[in-house]
Amino acid sequence: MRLSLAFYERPALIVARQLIGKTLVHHAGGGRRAGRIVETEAYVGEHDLACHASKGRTRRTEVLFGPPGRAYVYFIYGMYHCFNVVTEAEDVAAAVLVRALEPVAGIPPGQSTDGPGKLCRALRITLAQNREDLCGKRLFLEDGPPVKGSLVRRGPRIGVDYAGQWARKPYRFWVRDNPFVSARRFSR
DNA sequence: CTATTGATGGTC
DNA sequence: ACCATCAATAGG
Repeated sequence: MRLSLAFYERPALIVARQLIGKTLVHHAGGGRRAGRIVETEAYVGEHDLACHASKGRTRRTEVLFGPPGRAYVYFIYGMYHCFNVVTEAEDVAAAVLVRALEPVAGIPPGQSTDGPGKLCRALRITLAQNREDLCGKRLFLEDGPPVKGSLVRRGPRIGVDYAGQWARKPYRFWVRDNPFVSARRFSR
């Protein structure tokens, strides 16, 4: 069952935790590509120095300030894309980065999904999907069996050392011992 | 196993 | 100039 607007219209930390175990689905090029979410990170608002919205309202971050349930896709390091879900009410610029998937459908064997750049490549998510409505038919999330709390671990976000004390907050969630989680050395 | 570096382009 | 990444490489 597809997740509805009400799911996204909550604090990013709640959505990040609840997204663990859900399935991300993208219909592209005539194929259905899907993966089970096993790692996420919350970016909680303008005051969060690791959140892109802390730079203010720009063309790139505008979507974060918009309504929840939209995709925020950005291009990074000249060659990768990262996929986020916009959360919270309009004008609250929070989002959840999806960092790793367990392949479910339409992903060739051997293609990795253990990292935000890699999962976008595998699901064919690019800037063309930026701002896409996740309650639509092309790109959306589906419910799945709940993942027990004892199986979900929490720790600091990856790659945000520039954000001072915000870099150390435990805003990253992952499934314990799951082989598809990124940054294995930080994921036990 | 850890540490370092280069690829490559949108954004401000 | 900076960057919410990744793969390749060198070294212990």
